[in-house]
Amino acid sequence: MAKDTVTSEDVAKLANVSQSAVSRTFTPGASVSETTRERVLAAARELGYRPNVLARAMISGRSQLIAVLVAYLDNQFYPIVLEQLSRSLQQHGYQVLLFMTDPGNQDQMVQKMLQYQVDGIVMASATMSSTLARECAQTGIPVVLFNRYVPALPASSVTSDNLTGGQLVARLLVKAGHRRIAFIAGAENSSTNRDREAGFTAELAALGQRLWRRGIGGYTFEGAAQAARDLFAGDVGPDAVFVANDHMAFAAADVIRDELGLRIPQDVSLVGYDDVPEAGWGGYKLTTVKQPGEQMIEETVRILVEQLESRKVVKHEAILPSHLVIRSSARLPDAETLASLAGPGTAGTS
Amino acid sequence: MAKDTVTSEDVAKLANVSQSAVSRTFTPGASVSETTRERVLAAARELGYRPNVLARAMISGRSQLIAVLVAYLDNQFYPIVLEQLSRSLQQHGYQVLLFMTDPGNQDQMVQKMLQYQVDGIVMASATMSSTLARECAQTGIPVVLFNRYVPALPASSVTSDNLTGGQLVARLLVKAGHRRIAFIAGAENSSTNRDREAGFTAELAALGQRLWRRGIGGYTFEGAAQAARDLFAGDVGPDAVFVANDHMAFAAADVIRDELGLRIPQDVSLVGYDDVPEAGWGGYKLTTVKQPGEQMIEETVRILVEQLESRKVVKHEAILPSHLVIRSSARLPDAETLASLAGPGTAGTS
DNA sequence: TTGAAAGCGCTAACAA
DNA sequence: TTGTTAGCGCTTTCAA
Repeated sequence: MAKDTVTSEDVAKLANVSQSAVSRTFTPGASVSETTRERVLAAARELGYRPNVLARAMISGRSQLIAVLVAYLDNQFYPIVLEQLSRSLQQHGYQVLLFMTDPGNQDQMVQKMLQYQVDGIVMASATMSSTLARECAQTGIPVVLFNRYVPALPASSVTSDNLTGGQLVARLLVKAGHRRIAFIAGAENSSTNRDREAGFTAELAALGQRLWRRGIGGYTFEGAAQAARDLFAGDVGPDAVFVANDHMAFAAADVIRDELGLRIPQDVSLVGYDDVPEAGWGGYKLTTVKQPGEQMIEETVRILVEQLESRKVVKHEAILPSHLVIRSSARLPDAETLASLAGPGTAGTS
Repeated sequence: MAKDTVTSEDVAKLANVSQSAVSRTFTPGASVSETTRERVLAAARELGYRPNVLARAMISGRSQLIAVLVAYLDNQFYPIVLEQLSRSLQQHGYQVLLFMTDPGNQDQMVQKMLQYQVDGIVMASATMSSTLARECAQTGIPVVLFNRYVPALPASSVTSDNLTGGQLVARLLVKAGHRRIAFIAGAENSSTNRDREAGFTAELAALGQRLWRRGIGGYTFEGAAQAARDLFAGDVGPDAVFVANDHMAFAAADVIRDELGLRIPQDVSLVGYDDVPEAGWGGYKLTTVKQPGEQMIEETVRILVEQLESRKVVKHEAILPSHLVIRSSARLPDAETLASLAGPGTAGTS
């Protein structure tokens, strides 16, 4: 950034045109004659000119920057989402400005984002205070909560149908004959956990059962491992465990098999949520509920781009369907029930 | 970004000071009296003023943006690196501008980065043409190749000692009595694969053995699975497989156990590289070589920040030590040999 | 289609 | 310590 700085003026001089002509050449849809256009392009190439996006952003008010907030990247669901999101946004001419949130500094973070004049915000695996959301809304920046849902917030949200997902798991487990069904919760204040658990317990109740025991994993690997230990601490343990996401389910599996010496699914059934790649790996073969990550990303980008182009922020709420992915970590009910639970393409993807 | 736009001038007016006074208040280390400072801060708070980083960047020539290029995020090594890198950079006042590279559009990508006036570049799991590297060097932007090493490039690099890592694995396998040792390579043109393989085969030779068979996984899960199948295709398969990274080793493990019905390590020893979290999980308990990710990040940030602050770009080359992590996917040699191979803290971390 | 001119919001000399 | 004055590199009226 030292002395190189080739500006549009340098190009203009070399091409013998006005500086505006250079600007127009690099502005899609501006009116330039083919001749000047070529002259400018030639000069630009010769000098190695690169338009300064920051300068453009200042005047046009569009930075082409999308802030993406993520709380952690160790649960594989999020890296994959981040990769797809980033690629898709790039395709639309936007770049991802990454923010790793700390539980404490959310407010600071949002200030930073706004300072960078980001055109839009995606909040994945991160909570946002209503004050902050309101602040964003005020500045007219579209916000999409990814995999989060907060009715009171003036922000769009894209989620999958966690309620139904939870229900499906309940039905699967009950119909397979389980009678001591436990649940390991994620973060208590997250909408994902709330909905998955609500659907799960509601369906349990509908089928005449109650949750046999409940642990809290907080969506962390270690938290889930401890929760699993606690769940099995008494004389008799659960015969099935539903874990609020795959990442925690792996921890539970390790405890159940390696520490407790129990077999999955012969001694205890295990079901996760998300369908991250590892769930399909041979080490776990986890029966789980698939969140349609790709569709969720597509929807997120659609909402964002639409609002960016129309310059109108409207609250959207997309809830995409999720379905069971049957592998071999949970005992199966009879074929008929199984078929009724099966979503599209439920056949054990690996 | 619509009408909100509270500028420093608005704040100045309200605080009854000059616009420069406002600027100074928000510039660390500028000279402002305590009185004006407070007046400005109060006015700023009242109006909800946020300095425009872009405008600042334009004049100061420092965007506080670091471009991070990554090719994929499905190998857990990279998300974790990205998370730490981002956090560390944030702490130093920089933000990560994320670029997901496609094999084809590397050039475009670098153009984009330069257009955004990034202050520095980190290339992780991505190759860079020498032309591009030179272009960056010319503009005076520090570039750090993370986990890549290209001698000819005018870019710093941070790697771990892959040569020694490969050697350690060879010694472990040979000393454990293996005689049909195979290798599954990553990307042929990557320095990581080259060094790991070079160290491996060199040590094999030193111990009087040759590579029994070789496959190519290209650092992808599916590629590695296929390579594993091919490796075991004949009448007699390998009795040990060294895989160029953990991510591929999991694929190999699945093929070996689930498709071939062999036991690890009783029938075949398996060793990976990286020590990603999943390697410690119960489903794999993978013996592997640990890359010191955290130290590598620290070093990367150190190099970057130092060059940014001194405004002098110098080529640095850091090679950090790696060591074996013994778990249970590979047969063990006698205790004495094992002890000699053991790096610091080799005790099976889980 | 083109050029001149007026800024976008800010920092950084320079005087005062 | 302060205010004044130039711009940073670009887009965008407005005339020509």
